[in-house]
Amino acid sequence: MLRLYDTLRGEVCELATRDPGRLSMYVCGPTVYDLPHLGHGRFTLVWDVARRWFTFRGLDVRFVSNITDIDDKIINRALREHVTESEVAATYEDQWWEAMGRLGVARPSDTPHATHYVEQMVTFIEHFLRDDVAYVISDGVYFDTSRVADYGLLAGQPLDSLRVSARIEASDEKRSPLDFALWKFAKPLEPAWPAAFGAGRPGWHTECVVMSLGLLGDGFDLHCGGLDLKFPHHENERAQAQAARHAFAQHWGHSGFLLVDNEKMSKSLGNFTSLTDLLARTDPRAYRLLVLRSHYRSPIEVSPATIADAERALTRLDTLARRFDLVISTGDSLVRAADHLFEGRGVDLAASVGELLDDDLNTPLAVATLFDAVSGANSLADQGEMHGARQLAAAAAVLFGALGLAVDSSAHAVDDEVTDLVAARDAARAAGNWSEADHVREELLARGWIVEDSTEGTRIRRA
RNA sequence: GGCGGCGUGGCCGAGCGGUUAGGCAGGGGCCUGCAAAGCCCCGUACUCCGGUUCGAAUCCGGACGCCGCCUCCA
Repeated sequence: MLRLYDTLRGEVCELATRDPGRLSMYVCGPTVYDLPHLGHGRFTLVWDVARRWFTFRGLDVRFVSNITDIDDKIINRALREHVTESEVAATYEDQWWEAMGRLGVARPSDTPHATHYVEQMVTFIEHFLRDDVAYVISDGVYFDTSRVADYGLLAGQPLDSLRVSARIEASDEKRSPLDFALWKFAKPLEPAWPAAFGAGRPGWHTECVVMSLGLLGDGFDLHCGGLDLKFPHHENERAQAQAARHAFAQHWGHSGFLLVDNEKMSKSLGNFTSLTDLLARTDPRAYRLLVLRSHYRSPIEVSPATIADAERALTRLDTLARRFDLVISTGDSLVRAADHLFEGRGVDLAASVGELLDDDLNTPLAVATLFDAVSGANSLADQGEMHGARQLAAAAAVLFGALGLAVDSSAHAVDDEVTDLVAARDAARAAGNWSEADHVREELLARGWIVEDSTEGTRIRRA
């Protein structure tokens, strides 16, 4: 049984599915107005891991994640750079997918774009106006939060305390400071869609509720995002669904924040802050491993030091892959348990790791268990028990692969010259000509290869 | 002010009443022609002060420190 923390209930509980064997999952995607940053990396990795694990366990997961391609920030950037809004959106959407690809985040099943759903949003808003759940003021159409009895449920705060603490604009025409824009009337030169209540563009909260319900239907299973979306974004989505009398997400998942080492990691200080930048200078698997080593609801420290730490840990997995000729690639391909055969010690490993991951995605303990298995496999192999060692190593690779972490011994192409040098060194060693062997080793090192001798043959790896 | 979270060995980061987390870094050893890799062993941590308990990093109370949300930020 899959269990996952539900923000609404405030506890870990069964992740029930509306349709047997099928999971419908919605993750709030990016507003494409700038390069993706490290925080985007964390939440996409977390929910990618979740999706992969659910799939591994045999669920048919429909994973919907939107692209918000119309928004104030996009408009501002377009104005500033004298280009169109759609050009800004297209540019940064490309950057988004580029980064996701490098991170190994599998493509969603559906990637709805807000601008393609405006008509449905307009209809949605018309219903609200008709039911007097929404009202029109000078700059747009607003949702009347007082019309939803349990508003504040996700936030975990009573409506009163929210109302008292919310900042109130002096000239605000809103009935309550908590009321939010469903629709913003277009100012001159701004992009606009027609609507009976006035041309304009949709508000962010309306986009996600319309697209998630539109694609996944009423009462879909799981709605996810970063913790900062809990309130007000998710609260507002929920409020609209309630007001529209649609059953909404049955389970809410929120991933924790990123600690940015206080002020250290900022653009102004020249440290990487964009995901694009990080991925350009490190092994993309390092960020995934870093994310996997902490719990998805805990805050994590992402810094050059912790990334470098993860990169070094990765070499341990790559060494295992070389030793046992393991090849588990990932990318868009999702691994299913049914497609792999676990044997002997591998069966036990898969069972314990599975139990951990089924319980609110305990990736840190699962990873610790897998690293134990790595030691175990090496240890067995050192003792000559290659059969058991292989079972363990192969299972570990499959399970890492299930989490989207590629363990691949064929990561580097070797050219003929290098192959010849390795052969020459082997010959020199066989002849006891150590100085010649060492000389060739130096030559290989100069070309970026480290030589490792073993009873199972000579191997080389990238320095 | 309201709500919530956190303080663990050199670093990252699990644990959530009693047993080795794990990784990285460091030290010692084995293996190796020498290396590399691997294996074995080691540091013996839990912000502080009380309390509950046979027993607490884990539960309760308090103090101090840090952080998040309450603003269309993942």
